[in-house]
Amino acid sequence: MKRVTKPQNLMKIGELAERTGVSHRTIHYYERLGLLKPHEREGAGYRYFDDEAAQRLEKIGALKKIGLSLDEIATVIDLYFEDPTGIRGKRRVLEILKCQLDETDNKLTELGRFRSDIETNIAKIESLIQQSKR
Amino acid sequence: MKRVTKPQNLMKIGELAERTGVSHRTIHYYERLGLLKPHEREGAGYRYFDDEAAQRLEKIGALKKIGLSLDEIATVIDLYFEDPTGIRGKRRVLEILKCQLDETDNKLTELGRFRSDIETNIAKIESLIQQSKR
DNA sequence: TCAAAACCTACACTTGACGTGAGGTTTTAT
DNA sequence: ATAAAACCTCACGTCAAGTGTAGGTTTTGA
Repeated sequence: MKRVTKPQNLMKIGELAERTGVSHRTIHYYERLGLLKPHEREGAGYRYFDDEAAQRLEKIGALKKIGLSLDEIATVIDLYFEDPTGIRGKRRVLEILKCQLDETDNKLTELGRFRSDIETNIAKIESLIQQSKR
Repeated sequence: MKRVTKPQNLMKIGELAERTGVSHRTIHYYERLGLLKPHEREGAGYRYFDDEAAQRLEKIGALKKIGLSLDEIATVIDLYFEDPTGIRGKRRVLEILKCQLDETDNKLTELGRFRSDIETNIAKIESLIQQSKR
């Protein structure tokens, strides 16, 4: 029988680490930076995480890969998981987002340029290799 | 009268730094990593750079912005400035380039996703601000 | 001509993003 | 009931990418 309303699939740090491939060290670190907020348990002081924590870690990884610093991630990560109705300082957040949109567009342009440079270079080198073969 | 064949517009580190906005400390650092090769002068041991050095610094900046490490940049920067005929280890370089092409495509996808997430969030927050205004 | 500005080397410090290890408590499996 | 496994905090270590500082030489411009 599954509880539909709130799964509350709580896990300890070890399981979260294994499931996400993020080391428990790193999870501790992210918590200190405010990227992750486990529900702490009274008893032993162990951290308990829900599924959202795993999703957060995934998202953090994706954002890191595209070049955001952990600090920058901290400013937007909640948008993915919190009801935006509750966000305080909406104007400020809006500004940040607009900056990020611009930056992202720049990165996209630059990355596209880089991509075609790589293709050009691959073609060049491949033809050189061909030539040297005969 | 302009010399067409070889401008050889040599400058010292200070000018290069000023022209590119990269500090002289950083230029020294990049040189140690092999990203830049000034023609050293016999006399006082001062470094002298040509215009290519400035272009290299631009390119390095662009590549950094899209998430390459200085080490990675070192493996490709010469492709932009050297005649590829002279590149040694063509096969190896080719492999690296192909990996980078894949990675770049992944980044492009991820970055596109991020971009549309930002747009969605901007729209959400904007409508919230509108609502709270009336 | 001589002091300030620019350059040199070399080493230490900083910051971001983790990792390691010690020393101790709590769970869990036998 | 007890040892191994998992957890905790705390403090130091590491690597990348620089920045800062010291102590000395060379250029340059008033």
